[in-house]
Amino acid sequence: MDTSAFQPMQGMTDLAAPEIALWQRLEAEARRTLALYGFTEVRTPVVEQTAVFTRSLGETTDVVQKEMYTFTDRGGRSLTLRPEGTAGVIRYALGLGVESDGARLYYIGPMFRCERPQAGRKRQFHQLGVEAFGAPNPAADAEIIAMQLHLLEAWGLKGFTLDLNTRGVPEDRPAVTQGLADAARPHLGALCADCQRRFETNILRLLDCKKESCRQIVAGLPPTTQFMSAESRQYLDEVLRLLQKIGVPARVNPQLVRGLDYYVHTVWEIRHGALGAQDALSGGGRYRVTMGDKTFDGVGFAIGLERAIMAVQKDNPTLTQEQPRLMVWLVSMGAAALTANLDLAQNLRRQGVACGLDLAARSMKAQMRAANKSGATTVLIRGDQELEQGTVTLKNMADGTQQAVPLAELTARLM
RNA sequence: GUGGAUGUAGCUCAGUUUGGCAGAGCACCAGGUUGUGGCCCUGGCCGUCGCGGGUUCAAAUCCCGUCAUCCACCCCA
Repeated sequence: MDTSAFQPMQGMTDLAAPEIALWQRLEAEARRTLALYGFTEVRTPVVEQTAVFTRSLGETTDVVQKEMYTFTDRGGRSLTLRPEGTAGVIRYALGLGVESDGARLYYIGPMFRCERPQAGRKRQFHQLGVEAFGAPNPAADAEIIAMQLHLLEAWGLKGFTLDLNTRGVPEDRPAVTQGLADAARPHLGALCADCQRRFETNILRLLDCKKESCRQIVAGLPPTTQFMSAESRQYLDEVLRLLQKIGVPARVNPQLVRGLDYYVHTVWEIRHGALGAQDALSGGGRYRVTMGDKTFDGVGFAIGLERAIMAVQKDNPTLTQEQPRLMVWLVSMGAAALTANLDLAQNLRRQGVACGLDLAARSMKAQMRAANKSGATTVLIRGDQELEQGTVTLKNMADGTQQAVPLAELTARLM
């Protein structure tokens, strides 16, 4: 077999049975939970004009600079496979006009980032995301965070932690950058090579360096909130107060940084211990994006579904178990019986009885083996004898007992 | 984009050190039962040893390249 000729592109995989059942269960549970909060689904295109992403995420972000699948179509337009979901939803909301204010939308679907794959990271991966549009209001942030925890708990997840921080308002950024630079400059020589680069290019990134030597230095730096306006600090305090009121255990992590430019005020991240080095199960925040002539304020989060699956497999084994299928297997001895069983199977299926049968006219032993493998609880046997008498032989696979049943009584016996 | 590990039957993997007939378990198929599954017994099928090139009398094994997977960095979900 030549496995190299036709296989998915690097970092992309086929999702099928048996794992697909877990995906479907997570999605169904998510739709149920999000509906409780008034969210409705939106399915936006997977491909957008490149500008939809470069404008909203920020030209200098890593996602835009080195991770996007961008190509030129036959009309000479620059298009991009979506690396995240928020930009497309905002592009959709732009068309809603004033109706977009207060809109609550969610999406589930594939995203694309051309990165080196590793544990919990694919080039085509899937996100469930929600967006709640409306003017900044700490109560909205708190409600969305509470909903997110509600959803994770509905999935049976336990081993996660919520870290919260604030980006402040855009006007705070020069002061934050300046303040952080002043505080870090005396330690510049002691930082790792990456951090020395970050000091120039994106100083916030010093805060979440993984190296122990850098973390010790970072721990001694003042929190970024110290350089923010009173308005920004009050917003964070109010979010924290509300979360406490509704029983959400949030802690501020001054080292939490989120990369995209559009974030304002509250940002948060949920980590899970089952995920390996890429331990962010979900990231969220409040954002402000200008598209066309409209500025959108919103708050939302995205959950990496591949990572959610990994976490559920660890935390919630019962959801992971294959659900038993109740099924009847039809065994046919001879061509006439096969024809009759094909017809009977269709009738049973129309009545909601899942059934299967061997179409290859194999030996009875082979058919019984197939029946056993299918997990059918009942086997229905027909040969010349049964056809003549207008009966079927029902065999109980659990205890091996069997008896003849008139065709007319079959449905009642199976239900 | 950088670094490490790996790629042999449908699946999980031995075999690679030291070049010498392509292997095991599971799965699958058939028989052991004229019309009866699981357990057991017997037999059978299954390979471009990821792909391409090189060295050699001889390559799964050594060398070069390439593709893919896993893990980590970077970054993110």
